[in-house]
Amino acid sequence: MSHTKKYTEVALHALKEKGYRITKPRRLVVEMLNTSDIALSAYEIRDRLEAEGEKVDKVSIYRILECLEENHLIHRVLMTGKVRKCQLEDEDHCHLNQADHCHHLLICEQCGFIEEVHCPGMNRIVQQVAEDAQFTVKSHHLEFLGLCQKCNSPHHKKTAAN
Amino acid sequence: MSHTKKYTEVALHALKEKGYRITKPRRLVVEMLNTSDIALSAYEIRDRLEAEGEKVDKVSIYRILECLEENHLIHRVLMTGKVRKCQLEDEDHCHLNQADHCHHLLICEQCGFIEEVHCPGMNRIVQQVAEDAQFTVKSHHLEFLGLCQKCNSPHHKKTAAN
DNA sequence: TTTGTACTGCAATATTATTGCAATAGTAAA
DNA sequence: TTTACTATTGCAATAATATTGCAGTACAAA
Ligand SMILES: [Mn+2]
Ligand SMILES: [Mn+2]
Ligand SMILES: [Zn+2]
Ligand SMILES: [Zn+2]
Repeated sequence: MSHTKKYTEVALHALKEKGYRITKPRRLVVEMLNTSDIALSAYEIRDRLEAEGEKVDKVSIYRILECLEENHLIHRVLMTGKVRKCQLEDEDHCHLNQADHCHHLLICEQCGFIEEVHCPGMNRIVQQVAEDAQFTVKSHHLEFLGLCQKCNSPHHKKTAAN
Repeated sequence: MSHTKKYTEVALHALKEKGYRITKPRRLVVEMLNTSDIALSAYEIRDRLEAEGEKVDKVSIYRILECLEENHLIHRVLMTGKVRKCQLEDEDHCHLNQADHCHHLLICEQCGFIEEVHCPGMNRIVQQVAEDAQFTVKSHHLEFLGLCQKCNSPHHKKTAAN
């Protein structure tokens, strides 16, 4: 849940250790995320800072978020976003007549090829997680990023996706 | 991988069964997705159709995708999109000094609260999936959507997220 | 303090998504 | 077939999100 106040310092210090500078905009963004109970978009961060009388340009916020993400200090929340890349459901394990609509995708970061897979162990994980966290799970989404068989083979040259 | 040509008809027929009309724009979008090896954005679909001499307005494409998604005929690919909602890494299982940066999130669709969880069984699933599909997994991202303990309780009134 | 440069802010532009409303075209019934 | 109903589309306007180049600023080390 809520982070300790010191966590801002821990995060900023982690950046400094890696050679980054501790700047006022970076401090403000980390503090803002540290304070918030919910995930925030770049513009939400900017607006909230502005409401506190602090002005940080949106471009800077984008660059700061990128930096924080690269250094594993923040993560993105995907399911609640709105940009969409769509694909037909897999014909084989077609969802048409199923009650559960699970989406487990293997995504090749090289050629963009996407394969839908079954994850037999997921049901158990869902139940476990729900029980541990007292959380009612309505749906889930799992994606793997990596290299498909083709792109993995050493003799395969780069593809211009599709 | 590639879908059969008839799959377009199967999908459109499934819509009709539910009372939707089979229109030319809907047919074109489904055919386009059916043809493509990779996931496409709304604008990519429009541009590709236009290159084939077919004109479908972007707004229509958005509405068609929404319809297809609601009826489980397509799914979204999330990891390759760019809209971002960000959150600080959890302080407890902090990623700072870890080699693996897993992101397993419980997201409350009511209040927006997000909890990061460990999924002990995931490693096995990753290995299994990678082996079955001959896929090199570099990272993965798992999200659960549902209700947190608070929002789940009957006496809890709706929250205006944060 | 001084100095090098990492970083920020601004301006311009690109990409992605939504809303209201009038016109169109699928569908079922006549 | 034709008619009539209305689901669906297209257009126009606007909102929301993201990226690029460059000049100026401020952080951090000497
Ligand atoms: Mn699916
Ligand atoms: Mn995480
Ligand atoms: Zn590939
Ligand atoms: Zn909640």
